[in-house]
Amino acid sequence: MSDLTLRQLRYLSALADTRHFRKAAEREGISQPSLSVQISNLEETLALPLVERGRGPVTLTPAGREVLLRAQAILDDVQRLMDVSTTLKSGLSGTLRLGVSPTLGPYLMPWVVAELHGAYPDLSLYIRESTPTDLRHELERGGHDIVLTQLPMSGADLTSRRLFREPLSLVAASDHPLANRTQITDHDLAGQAILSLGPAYALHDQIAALCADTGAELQRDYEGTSLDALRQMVGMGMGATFLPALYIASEIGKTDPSLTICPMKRPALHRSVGLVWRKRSGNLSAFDRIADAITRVAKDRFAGLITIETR
Amino acid sequence: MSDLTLRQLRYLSALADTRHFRKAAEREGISQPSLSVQISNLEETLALPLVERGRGPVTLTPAGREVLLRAQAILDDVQRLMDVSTTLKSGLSGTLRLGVSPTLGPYLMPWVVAELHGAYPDLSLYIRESTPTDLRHELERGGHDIVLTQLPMSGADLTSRRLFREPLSLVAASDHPLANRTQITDHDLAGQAILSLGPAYALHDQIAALCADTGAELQRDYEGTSLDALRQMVGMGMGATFLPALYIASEIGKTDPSLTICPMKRPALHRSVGLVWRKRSGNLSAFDRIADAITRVAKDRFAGLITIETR
DNA sequence: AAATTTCAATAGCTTTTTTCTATCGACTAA
DNA sequence: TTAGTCGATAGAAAAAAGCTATTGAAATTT
Repeated sequence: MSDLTLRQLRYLSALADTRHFRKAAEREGISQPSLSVQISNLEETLALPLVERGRGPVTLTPAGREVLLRAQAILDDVQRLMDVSTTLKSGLSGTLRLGVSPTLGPYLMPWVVAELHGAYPDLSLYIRESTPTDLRHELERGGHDIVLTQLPMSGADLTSRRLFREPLSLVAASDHPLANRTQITDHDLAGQAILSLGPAYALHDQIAALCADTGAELQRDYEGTSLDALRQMVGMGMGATFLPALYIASEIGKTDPSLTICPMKRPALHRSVGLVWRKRSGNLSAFDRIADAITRVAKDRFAGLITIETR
Repeated sequence: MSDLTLRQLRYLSALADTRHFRKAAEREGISQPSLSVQISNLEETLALPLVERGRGPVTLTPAGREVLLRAQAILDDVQRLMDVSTTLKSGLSGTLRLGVSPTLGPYLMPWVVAELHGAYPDLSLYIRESTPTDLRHELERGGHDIVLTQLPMSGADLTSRRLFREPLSLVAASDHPLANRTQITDHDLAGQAILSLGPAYALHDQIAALCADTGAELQRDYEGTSLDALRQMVGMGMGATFLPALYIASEIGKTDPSLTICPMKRPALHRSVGLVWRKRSGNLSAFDRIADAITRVAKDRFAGLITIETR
């Protein structure tokens, strides 16, 4: 005894509509015997008589009606599945699992979510924050579709697109020795205590490199777990740090009296922010459009703060 | 490009569960290439990439997840359809379309519905009243599954089962000449005006036959459209009539002063009540159980009034 | 009553679909 | 480099679905 097939359900539905084997077969574009066979296969599979044969219009048994009802619901769902695939082709519907670094998410995502929601109402976002290291693991494992983070993000089979460059500014407590200088040189940094996020963050590597470069002392014993924690530590005089422009704009602003943003002489320090996804994941155009949306937001909201990458 | 099949959806589901082509194939009891082919057929049908191939566990694309979600819903529905077929085999679930004569329905069905509902909670009833003539047409057309009416109901391909015999009593207005007789003979009926339902009712034929037999005059110009109408006409002195016991018990009782139930000398007049269905309709055991339920009700509620048919 | 028509089932054969085995090519791990 | 894993591909075999032709049963017409 064979399995139940959609074909059988389709034929049953046609038969119920036409109440006539030959007409149903015609409507389905097959011969009458083929339809007869499929209907009796279905009856055999369910071990139930579904139609009363005989002269006059075919009649469904009570069981047949019940089966028909469910069959039509199933066929409708299948039709909807096929319909929705058209929408899915655009790649901007369904659920997109987006991972984002905590150094970006809170300051950028609110705008991005609004933008994407407006532009692609069928797209629902599932957003999770993790450290860049975890983001990379999750991305490779398939737990995220796409990741927004500081670049570079290394990894086999990963592709990235740079979106913008964001200045990093030296921030110190207002009573910090560096806070009063009109311009800070590399030499000024030598020996200074510099705070940083943990090594799971790309920002850490960048700051560490700079410290090695200038002779500043990276405080390995107090690694922040968030930019906010870092700001608190700086405020308490534990050292200076480098904070990204979006964070400063969002959480410190120009008027925080306890913290000072120190002007640097060296060519401005930047970090690159971009989207990363698996090479194989396919929906390139979709991801490009996500990237465009984020770029749009960045341009509209933070035009003066950051440098948009051109493609 | 082929159609979408349940098989493809099943395989997709297995693949999503195992995240591995070979294991999914094993779980489905087929070879790995067969599964590969079916998955790519599905992708081709939907014109969508659904899975990311590559080393490490297979990952669904966002579109793939959306498709999977719907696929699983569909597969669940199919499974439920197969499950329900087990219940449907008993014949006492789903919807049973029951036609009933207006001379029986209001006085019997309330109890029957309660009984059936209690005994077969999965069975829902769709009950419609029509004249026996219409009932027969609808039954033959397939509009009803089963009909409860006065017998006989003729018709090719119809089978019936007698349930009980119900006495018919002569009813007249209390000021009617016949009302005071201690016992009515056939001779007393000669020339009396007798009212009846329309010829669409089996009761009509029976009363008409009795009139021809005894010389009573059937009033063809005032045919009632319901037993209640008939009772009103009798109450207004337009003539006498024969009413079935269940109706009398339900609507007249022993204490209605304006109407008199006249004792007849001739062997008690009865009508037969039973169930009728199409020979081909199959679910014999189901209909037998319906019949049993009605008999049970009749026995419990109207034991003294009627005569239960033994099988 | 016999002949004709209608309708679905059946039989036998053909086409299409599904599956299998075997193998390939890409990649990983030793 | 070698062996092993994984999914895709090729070609043949098996299964399913379809077709034509015919049968059998019932209904209608002659």
